[in-house]
Amino acid sequence: MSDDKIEKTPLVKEIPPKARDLSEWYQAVCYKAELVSLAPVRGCVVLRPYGFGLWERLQSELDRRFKETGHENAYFPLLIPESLLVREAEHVEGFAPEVAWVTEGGNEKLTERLAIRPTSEVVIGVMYAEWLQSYRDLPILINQWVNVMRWEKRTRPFLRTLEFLWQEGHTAHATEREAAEEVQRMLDIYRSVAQDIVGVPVYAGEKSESERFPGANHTFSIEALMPDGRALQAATSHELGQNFAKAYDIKFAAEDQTVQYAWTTSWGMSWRMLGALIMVHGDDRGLRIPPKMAPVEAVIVPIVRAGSDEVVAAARALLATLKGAGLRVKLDERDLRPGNKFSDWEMRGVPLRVELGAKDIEAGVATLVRRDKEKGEEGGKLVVPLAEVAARIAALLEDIQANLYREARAFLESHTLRPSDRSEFFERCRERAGMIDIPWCGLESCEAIVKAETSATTRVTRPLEGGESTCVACGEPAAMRAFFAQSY
RNA sequence: CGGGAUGUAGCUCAGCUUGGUUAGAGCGCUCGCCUUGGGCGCGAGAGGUUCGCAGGUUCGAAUCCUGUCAUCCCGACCA
Repeated sequence: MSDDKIEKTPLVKEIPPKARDLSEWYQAVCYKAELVSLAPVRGCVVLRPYGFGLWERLQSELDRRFKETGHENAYFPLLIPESLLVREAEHVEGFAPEVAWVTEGGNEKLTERLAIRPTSEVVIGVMYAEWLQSYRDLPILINQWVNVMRWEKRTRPFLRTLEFLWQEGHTAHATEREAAEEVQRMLDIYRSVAQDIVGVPVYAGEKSESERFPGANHTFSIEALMPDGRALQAATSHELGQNFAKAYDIKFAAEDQTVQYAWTTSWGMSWRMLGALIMVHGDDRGLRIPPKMAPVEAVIVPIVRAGSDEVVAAARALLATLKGAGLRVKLDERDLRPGNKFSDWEMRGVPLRVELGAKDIEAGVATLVRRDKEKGEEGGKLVVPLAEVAARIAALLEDIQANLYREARAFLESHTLRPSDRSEFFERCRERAGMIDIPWCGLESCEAIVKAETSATTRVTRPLEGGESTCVACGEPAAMRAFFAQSY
């Protein structure tokens, strides 16, 4: 059959072209690849096994790094008494519109409302106050893997749902400097997991005042760029100063015999990161999962002929070999035609397909097909001696990981623009051209004007590079560089 | 929360304007045959407690009216 015919066949009929409507494509992929299902509750999703597999990959990569940097996991309650929540004024005010409340228990009205945690600074802070006595108790380095709830107006799978999964780290330190270092350390971990594991290139930096976490002195984040030119905040890390310490009485006896308030931090990454993975890497055939994130790194599809068990036997033997080599492999023995299986696993984004048929066995080979390459693309399909399959797969997975990142990086870079005059800047912001990088004054009023006229806001800021003198948006003296973009 | 749209089989949808016998199609699913190197090989079959839910109009409602819930798009909001 000709390549021409293959081109014209709809590859995955359930999924519309990505470029036509990203939102429609995104939802189709989320549902058809069985990552999530809509739940019978408004704005909530069920994370299905395959989606949970992605989450587990992310979890294990992050968790390992948290442990390596001295953090321990713990668990704090879901409910927060209102009287505790209101103690940090800025914090409550910031979260008020998104908090869900429990007002009844059993058949009785509660005397005090209980907030379902939108984040846990409060409960954790209260406990830290109880546990912390001496500078010898510091630092406190705790993380928890939990669900949180925020009553959002508009929801989308992974990107924004009422209930979502995340991890939140909460630490307390003796000095501002240590707390600041912690915040940067965790931001670095987020950046490296996003880029090296999830394959999503990001810009890291500090949030502007208006984008800051309620109750924080400094908020840092990593920001990724989606194919439609909107930015996605993928993780945050906050310096909370002594704000929460003062509100919740987190203090200790210092070495110099004075009583001091601790310096606290918090940092989090949610399953939203998976939304970025889906949008950044996916194509018209569905998901493309970077190998390090893939619940299944390679799938073996046996090409079975009638009355021949030897192909099945060989496939099973290969499965055992590959598993033995430490690979996450699956053998697809479903009673479907091979083409069907091909498209199915492609839609699910499995990085490598191993085809094994009678001809291969006779020749002592297996056929490997990469998900990151187009059909017919150079290097997309390889015939490899059976004895070398495990080694070749390992190498190919690395190459696929690098290739997906390279593609995403090229997109980010080609969509990072540096307009030099005001009208061009506004135009680029309006048309969602990408990350619009300018010298910026840092003034809230300037940001508000840009937002009102273009819906773009600052994503992250960083120090000036030298040489810039004025803000491209308003002409005031430049104080920093900032990426502007419309965001999710 | 404002503006717009949509809810009929597991999925995608037709039927609704001009109410009226047993509510349809394709895909999927099940069973058999075929035997599988890129998706629609052949045949048979099941599946809607009756059209999101609740009221109303009517002799009669998937179809008209009201309300409600949910989803999608645009906007506002969004640690």
